[in-house]
Amino acid sequence: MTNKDEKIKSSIIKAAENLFQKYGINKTTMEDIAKESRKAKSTLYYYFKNKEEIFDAVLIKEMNEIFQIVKDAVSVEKDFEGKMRAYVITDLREIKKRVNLYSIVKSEIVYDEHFIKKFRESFDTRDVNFITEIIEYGVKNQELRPLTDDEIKTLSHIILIAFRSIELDLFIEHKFLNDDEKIDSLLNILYYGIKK
Amino acid sequence: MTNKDEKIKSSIIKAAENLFQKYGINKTTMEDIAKESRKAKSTLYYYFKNKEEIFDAVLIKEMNEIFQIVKDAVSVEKDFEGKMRAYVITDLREIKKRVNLYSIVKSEIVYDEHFIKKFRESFDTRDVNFITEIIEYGVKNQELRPLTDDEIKTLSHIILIAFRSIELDLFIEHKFLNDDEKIDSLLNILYYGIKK
DNA sequence: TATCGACTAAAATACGTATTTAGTCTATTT
DNA sequence: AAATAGACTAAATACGTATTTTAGTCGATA
Repeated sequence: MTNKDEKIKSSIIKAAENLFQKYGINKTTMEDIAKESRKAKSTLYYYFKNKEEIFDAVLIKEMNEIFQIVKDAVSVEKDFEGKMRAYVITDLREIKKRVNLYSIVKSEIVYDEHFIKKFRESFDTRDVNFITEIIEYGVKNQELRPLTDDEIKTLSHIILIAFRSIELDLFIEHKFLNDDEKIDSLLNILYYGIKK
Repeated sequence: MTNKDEKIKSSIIKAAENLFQKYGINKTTMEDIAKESRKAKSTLYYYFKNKEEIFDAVLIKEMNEIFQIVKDAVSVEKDFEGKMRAYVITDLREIKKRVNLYSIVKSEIVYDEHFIKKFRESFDTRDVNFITEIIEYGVKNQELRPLTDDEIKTLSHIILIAFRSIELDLFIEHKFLNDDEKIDSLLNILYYGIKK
């Protein structure tokens, strides 16, 4: 039964989540995950191809949770400015939370080429599309001056890049742009730049 | 004589520069640098504290050269828009050149925490200040709407972050925003956002 | 089909040794 | 004294091998 399958899968993910938060990826063995989820180690391979796939599942789960929370916060707002502010503030807040929860994992992956590339590839497209939607909403709503599809595409990329790098700063060290005042300033510049 | 000192120092730097470009940091030994600059290995330590200081000197030299070229290109332009465009395009072009020259060094350091941190710290302040100058010029010149010191500071940070991340994309893989059209688009958004 | 225990192969770790290389110290030259 | 070099030391790297750990497989079984 696929439903039961999914339940066990997510119980394994939950177990791994706990262990990764406590001990990081490297010090968490498949044996550990097996014990925590009360299965034999070999059983884990019935549900997941390998350890990396389990980690990916944990990461995807967290990212999906963030995305859902951000989406909800954005949908509540009724204008472009509100939506954009909700997007940025909610996303940063949720990322911050996870960075604290996964501090060991963070130190294992921030400077790991493989993970960084995978991380970027998996989520960039989805996030760019989401930002595109917000901008298109603003244009349709006559809040923003008319923009060509190409302009919107470029703009979405730029906004994503800008926020990704703010997140990176947040990852590497708590440098600047972590307070709401500065986010407001950033949004202000953006808004009056593309306003009708 | 300090003048002669500087000459020998820069001849050592020049030698190291060549070797780093050919073989990278790790495969270039102090012995190699000594031979190339026709000194005994121990003599190098009369001029530099250690190998890292030699590498730093090479990096600083390259960065200063870029900064000078960018500064010159910017000073030629007579308005904010031109200065800003000159800044971005020249900086990216010069960085690209160096990335090709130092491709081995690049692969040794892109994912090295220590170097990345040092790199950021050394040059961020200077570059932020330079961007600040350009913005202040635009305000004084009545091209930009009046901005508070705090707004200018934040704005400079944001612009630097945005361009640093574009450079990073350029480092990691040639993704997007490497053609002039997109840079124009970015500058356009920025400009009409802070225009008077 | 879902689970497990036993198994294997591969990877990580440990360790002793040899070699290379960074960095120091002292003597000597200019 | 300022600058250089050669001899020296200590630290890092490389290497071979033995040992252990851990990821991942397989066949049995309920």
